[in-house]
Amino acid sequence: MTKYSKQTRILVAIDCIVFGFDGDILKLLLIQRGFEPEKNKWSLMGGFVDPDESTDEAAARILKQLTGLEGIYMEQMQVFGEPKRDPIERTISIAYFAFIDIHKYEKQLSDEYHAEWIALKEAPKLIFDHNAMVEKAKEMLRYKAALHPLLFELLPQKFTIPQIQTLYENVYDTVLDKRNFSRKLLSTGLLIRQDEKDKEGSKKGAYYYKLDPAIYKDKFQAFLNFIPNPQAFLN
Amino acid sequence: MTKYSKQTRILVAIDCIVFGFDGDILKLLLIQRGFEPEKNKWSLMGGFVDPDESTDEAAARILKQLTGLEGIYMEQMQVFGEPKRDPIERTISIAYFAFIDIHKYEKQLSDEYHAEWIALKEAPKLIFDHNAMVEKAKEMLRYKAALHPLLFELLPQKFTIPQIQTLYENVYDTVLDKRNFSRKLLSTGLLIRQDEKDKEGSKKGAYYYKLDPAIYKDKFQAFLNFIPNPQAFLN
DNA sequence: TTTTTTAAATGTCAATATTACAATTAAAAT
DNA sequence: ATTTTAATTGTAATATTGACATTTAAAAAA
Repeated sequence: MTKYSKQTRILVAIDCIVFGFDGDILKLLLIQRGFEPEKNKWSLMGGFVDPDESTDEAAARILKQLTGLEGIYMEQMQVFGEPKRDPIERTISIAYFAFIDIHKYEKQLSDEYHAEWIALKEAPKLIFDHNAMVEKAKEMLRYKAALHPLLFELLPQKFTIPQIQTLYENVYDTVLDKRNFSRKLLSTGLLIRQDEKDKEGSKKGAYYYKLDPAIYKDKFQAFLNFIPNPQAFLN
Repeated sequence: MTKYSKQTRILVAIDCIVFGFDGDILKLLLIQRGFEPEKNKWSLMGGFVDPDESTDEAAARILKQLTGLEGIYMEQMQVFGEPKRDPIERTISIAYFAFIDIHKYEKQLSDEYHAEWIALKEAPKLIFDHNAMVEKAKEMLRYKAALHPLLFELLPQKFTIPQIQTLYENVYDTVLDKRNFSRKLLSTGLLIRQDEKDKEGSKKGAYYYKLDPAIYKDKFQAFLNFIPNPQAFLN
C-alpha cells in the first residue's frame, strides 16, 4: 500500500463564530482564552481537530467544551490558511458559523463556562485573525439572508413582526419601512398568526406568529435576476 | 514559548474544481490521476499544502502543476473533512473553485498536461468524494450566480446575447425566453454593443457586446427580498 | 371613568418590473 | 428571387415595489 510519506502534516484548528439575537440586539459569543499564547485575551471558541473526528464533529465538540452549547446548527464558513496566522506553529483554521436565538439557549450557557454575549457593534479586539473571521461572517450572513430565510431560523418559535424587522435592521444596519416590511413578510404566506400577543414592547401588544412548517421548506425563497422561477434552483 | 505539542497534525490537501464555458456547453476540467492510490482514475486536480505556503497559494500552485493554468481566479469552496475520505491516511481537503472561458486558456492547457474538458453532463465517476465536491460546486455556482454577475466573468471579452443566455440555461438547466432575457440583460446598461457580428451561429449574425468596465463594478447587482437597496450590502 | 400615551396594524396609489406571447429583419444558401 | 435560420424588437396585462398617513388596541395617568 502506498503512503503519502513525503508530505507535511499540519495543525488543523476550528474556530466558531456564534451570532445570537435576543429580540433586541445582535450579539456575538466570545470567550477569554484560557491558555497561552494570548492567555486572557478575547477570542472565538477554538480548538484542534482530533485524528478520528470529522471537522464538523470537531466543531460541535469544541463549541460544547467551551460554552456548553449543544445541538446547534453550525455551518462551515471558510478556511484561514495563511502560514503565519498563528505565531507558535503553522495552523490552518476552519471557521464555523452559527446563528441562534439567545433565549433558547440561556440555560445551556451556564456560569460554568466563561462564554459571554457581546453586542456585535461593541466587539473588542480579538486574537490572531479572529476579527477578520467575524467580518467575513457578517458578510456571509448578509449574503445568505438575502437569498435564504436564514434569519428566520434563529427566531424564537413564537415571534412578532417588529422583532423580525429589528433583526433585519440589525443585520443590514439599516432602517426599514414598517408597512412595506410587514406586507412583504405576510405575503409569503408562511406566517401563522397566534391569538396571543407579546406585551413586552408596547401597550397594544404585537401578535405572535409561528412559521408554517409545511410551506416553509418549499415556498420561501427569494426571487432572482435572470431566472424566472429561481425557487426551483436553490435548496 | 508554548507549543501545541499534544496535538495531532493532519494532511491537508487541495482539490480544484474548474468549470469552463466555450460558448456552447458547460464543461469540467478533469485529469487522470498519475499516482497510487486510484492511479489512472478520473479525478479533480489535487495535491497537498506545503509548510510555507498559504492554502490559496497551494491551490494556485497545484492547478498550475497539473494543468498549466495560471492567473485564474479561484475561490475557496468548502472543506471536506470526513476522517475516512482518503483510504490511505486521514486527509482533509479544501476544495477550490474556478470558472473560466475555455477559449481564453486554450494555449496554456497544452498537451504537456493530461487535463481534459469533459461536458459536465457526461462527467464520469471520480475518485474519493470528488463527485460530491462537483455537486457542491454546481450548487454554489447557481447560488452565487443568482446574486452576483459571476457568470459574466467567464465570458470572452466579446460575447453575444445568445451566448450568455446559453450559459445561464446551462448553469440552471432550464430554458429561458429570448425576449425577456435580452431585455433584462440590456436594461442593466452594462453592455456596449460592438459593430462587429458573430456569424458562427446564424446567417444573420449576432452582435458582439463588451462589458462597460466603468459601470460594471458599481451597478451590477441583483436585488433582494426584504432590503430596499440591497446593492449597498453586497460586495 | 375618561384621557393620554405608545407602538402595532392597516390602506392607497403611482411608478416600475415581470411575464407571456408573435411579428419582423438580416444575411447566407439555394 | 426565394428559402431558411436565428437574431432582434414590441406590446399589453399583471404583479410588485416604494412612499406616505391614519386608525387601533391596551396600559397608564389624570
